[in-house]
Amino acid sequence: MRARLRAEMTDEIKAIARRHLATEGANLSLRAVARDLGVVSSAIYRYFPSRDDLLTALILDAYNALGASVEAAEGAVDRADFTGRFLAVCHAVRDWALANPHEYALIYGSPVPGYAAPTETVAAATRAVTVLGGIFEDAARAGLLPDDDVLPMDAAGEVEGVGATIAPSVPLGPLSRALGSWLQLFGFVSFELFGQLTNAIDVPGPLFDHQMRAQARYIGLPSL
Amino acid sequence: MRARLRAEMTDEIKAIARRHLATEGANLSLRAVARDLGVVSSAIYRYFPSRDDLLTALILDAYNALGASVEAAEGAVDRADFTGRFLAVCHAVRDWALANPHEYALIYGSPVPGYAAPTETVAAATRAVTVLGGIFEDAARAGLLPDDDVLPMDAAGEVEGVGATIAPSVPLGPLSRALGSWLQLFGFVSFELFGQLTNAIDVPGPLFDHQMRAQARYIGLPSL
DNA sequence: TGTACATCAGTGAACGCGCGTTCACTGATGTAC
DNA sequence: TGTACATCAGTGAACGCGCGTTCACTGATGTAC
Repeated sequence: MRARLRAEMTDEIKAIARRHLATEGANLSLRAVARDLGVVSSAIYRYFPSRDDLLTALILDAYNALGASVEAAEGAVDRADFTGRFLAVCHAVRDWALANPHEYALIYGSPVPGYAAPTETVAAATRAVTVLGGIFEDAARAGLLPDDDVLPMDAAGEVEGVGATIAPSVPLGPLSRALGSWLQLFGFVSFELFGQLTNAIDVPGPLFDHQMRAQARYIGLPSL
Repeated sequence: MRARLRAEMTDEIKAIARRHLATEGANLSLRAVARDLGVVSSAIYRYFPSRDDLLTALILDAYNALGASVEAAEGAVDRADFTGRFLAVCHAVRDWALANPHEYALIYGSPVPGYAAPTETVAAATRAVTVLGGIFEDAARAGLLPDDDVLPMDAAGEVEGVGATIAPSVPLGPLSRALGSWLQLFGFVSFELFGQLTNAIDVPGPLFDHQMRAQARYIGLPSL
């Protein structure tokens, strides 16, 4: 019973803190959270040993929410439809970011000054990109991604290192392009959310879709 | 004389404030700047009417510094070497960002909560991308970028709008890919600076160069 | 089933700090005659 | 060339506010016998 109440309280604190991200960004105020919770500020310390721990919890939750959302979207597509799976991932990222802009900013925006993310967050951060890797791994195993490019040695080593864990069967050419598409995806979403497209692109959705489709083709995925 | 001293003082305030971006990020403290300047905090108000105006000045300076750096790098390359010009722009952006990470974060990171950038900053923000547009405009005028793709109507409209001002002669296919490369460029640099490549890519430089070269080819620029 | 004790959530006061901005002021630097 | 006046940079005190964190405490909830 006490345990359940404790879990509920922890969740509520995080929910309120998430709401506060919108107005204060990453310089989250414990006292403001406590006020909204209707509790004295020192009470928060029963649940989080410090402000940074609360931030860490929010960051972990954000990575996991994005990861879960990407996994669900990709899992719902026919396994043989590689382009569909790729597009599902792209749209899941963008949709989640648009729905949770401040959490997106928390994990993909500028680092919070004076805050060092503990290593646990790194693992959670890989969840989404791991799904991407799985798509290309499957495609490569199906014989779809021939090695078609030769990378300079130092670049090749880095790409190989990335591929080793999430997509070991994918040749470096397509793998390097896949990595590029991941960067472009986040470049697009960050520009859109951080206001860099204002006065340039009014309705980014269709362009996003077109560019991701072009990426799928460029990497070498067959459209159904 | 008074005017010169005034200008020097303004520059010194901005220089100190820039240094403070490193430790405090965008929640810059006027009082801390005044302390470092060896002056009482209210003295700053002789030069900037408020904290937000100082921030605006820093943002403007950052956009202009990046713009100038890109212009200089691109201007030094043989006009006929389109790929070389493109790569010069890409590397100038990354090099400037690596040399001025906190100013980069200020303009391309998460928006400062409670701060609305005035319209003057939007103009300065286009300086760098205008150089990029110029390269493709020249290439198109030289007959190098055939229209090779058909975009969905709504996406086409947006791309056309972007091209109208900075690259009116470039067909939509290559123009859309050029835009994609711009997004990938900033996606790369943001990931690198914001720590998203840690534990994945140790030495990003060579991979960056390879990916940007691949983009040049993909867009349709001839290598010399 | 009832009592004694341990656990722990939340209180309220305090510490020591920082912040942006205003305002009346002093005193040096410039300008006009 | 010298004097009278205006301009303006910088001072110092104050206003009203917010913050993270600690600590001794009360009182309710759970546990063991």
